[in-house]
Amino acid sequence: MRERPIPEATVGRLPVYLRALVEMAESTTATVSSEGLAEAAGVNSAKVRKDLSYLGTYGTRGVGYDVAYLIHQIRRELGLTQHWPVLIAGIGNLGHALAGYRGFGERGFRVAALVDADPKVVGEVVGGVEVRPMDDLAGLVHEHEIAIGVICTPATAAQEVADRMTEAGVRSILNFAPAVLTVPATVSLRKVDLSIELQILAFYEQRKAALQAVRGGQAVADLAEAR
Amino acid sequence: MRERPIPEATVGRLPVYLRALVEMAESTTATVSSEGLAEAAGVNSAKVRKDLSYLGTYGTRGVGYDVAYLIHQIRRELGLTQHWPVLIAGIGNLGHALAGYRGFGERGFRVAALVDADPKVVGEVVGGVEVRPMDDLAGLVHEHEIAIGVICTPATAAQEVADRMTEAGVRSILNFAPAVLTVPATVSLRKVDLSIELQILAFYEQRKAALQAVRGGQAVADLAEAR
DNA sequence: GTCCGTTTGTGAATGCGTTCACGTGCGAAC
DNA sequence: GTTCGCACGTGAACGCATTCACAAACGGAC
Repeated sequence: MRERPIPEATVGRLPVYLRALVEMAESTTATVSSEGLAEAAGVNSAKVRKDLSYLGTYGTRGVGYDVAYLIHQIRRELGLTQHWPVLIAGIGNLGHALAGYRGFGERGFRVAALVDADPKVVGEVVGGVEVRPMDDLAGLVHEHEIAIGVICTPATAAQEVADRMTEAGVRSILNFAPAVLTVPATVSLRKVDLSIELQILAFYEQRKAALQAVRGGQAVADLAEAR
Repeated sequence: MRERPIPEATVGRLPVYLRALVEMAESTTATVSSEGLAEAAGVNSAKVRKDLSYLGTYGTRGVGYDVAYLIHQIRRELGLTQHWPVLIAGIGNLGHALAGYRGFGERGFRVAALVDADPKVVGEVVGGVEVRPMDDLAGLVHEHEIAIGVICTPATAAQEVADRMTEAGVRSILNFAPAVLTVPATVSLRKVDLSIELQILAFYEQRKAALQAVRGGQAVADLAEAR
């Protein structure tokens, strides 16, 4: 059962489990059942058990999982036992926010370098790190042995920044710019688009409104059903 | 074929198509094939065709899709023909960034109200909107007829803010706080966790490193295969 | 009006992820 | 040492999403 590849969907939930487990460890919870973890993570217990079974056989039947041990195993699997230096490109509103985000440091990530194309921003110190010009990108990547880059530039600049990053040896990119990026197959790319999330909400919101309208029109029929 | 429910996965891609189409419309592209749109959106053409087929039969065989008309149809389906007032709770680093994010306005969302629990932040004006105390939340929701709320508070405050929002009548919530929220079934909830994305990248990054190590160890075997 | 190249729309096949349901094994109690 | 109840681990069933592959249909050329 070891050495199965871990499904993408599971990888996406491991950080959620980890967060819940760390909270449990901070209170005085030594052991947790799949049911308990499921509730804390907002999923169902079968999913928890199947997800964790990909990591190995870490539970004890009749008891549950040892919280501290499971934290360790998930950290190890996610590669959070080492510290990852991160470079952020584009220090606008969002870049500022990310550079100062405490959640990164708590989870093994360190904002090691900041770059921006705008001379007015260069030189500013954010979260204890000085913003450097875009041309320093490759040098910074080598100097700090950076494997992960974050793009917070405007959409128009995003592809060029991604190219610079991959050329400099960055192997994983997190893209916040609203643009489709092309990178070599060896580079991992994930994207977060803030406005897309809102648009998805708007879709379901509108649908709910439409449903209400239909229901309103059918009020008489509904009443006839006496419910 | 009309009135099929639109799959969730498709809803998630419609904003991407929309963005690509708007860019095309700004240049002088009147018509686009599924192949062309697929490239611009970073997916394959079969997916584009199937996705668009859920909206209706808007393409022309042998020609493709009319860009302007398709933009209109996707906007209509996503509910972007109307303007959505949005409330943001928690005006820290990230809240600031979102309040000033231009991408929202461009896509039919208007930051109508800001609230924060910290008296030091209350009164500040961000993006032309004054930050109000948390107790004004319900009043602001009614005043501006707000259906969509965004949570950027620390994790500890997130559930209480979500409760206030739902009580006030907010029907969709976008949660940036690293916490699992519970809301009534009638309320839509989506979440974005910035550090989770990085953790997923770290997982694949570590796996790549491990693979490299294995490959290195198997160098002789690989050479024997003469590839 | 007919033919031809192109591109859509969509059933069918495939693959992935979730859920179910139950055998298995462990700890605790006595 | 034996019994009992609990919770894990997992094969099987199910459902959703993606991909394939092709018939249908449109525009343009002549």
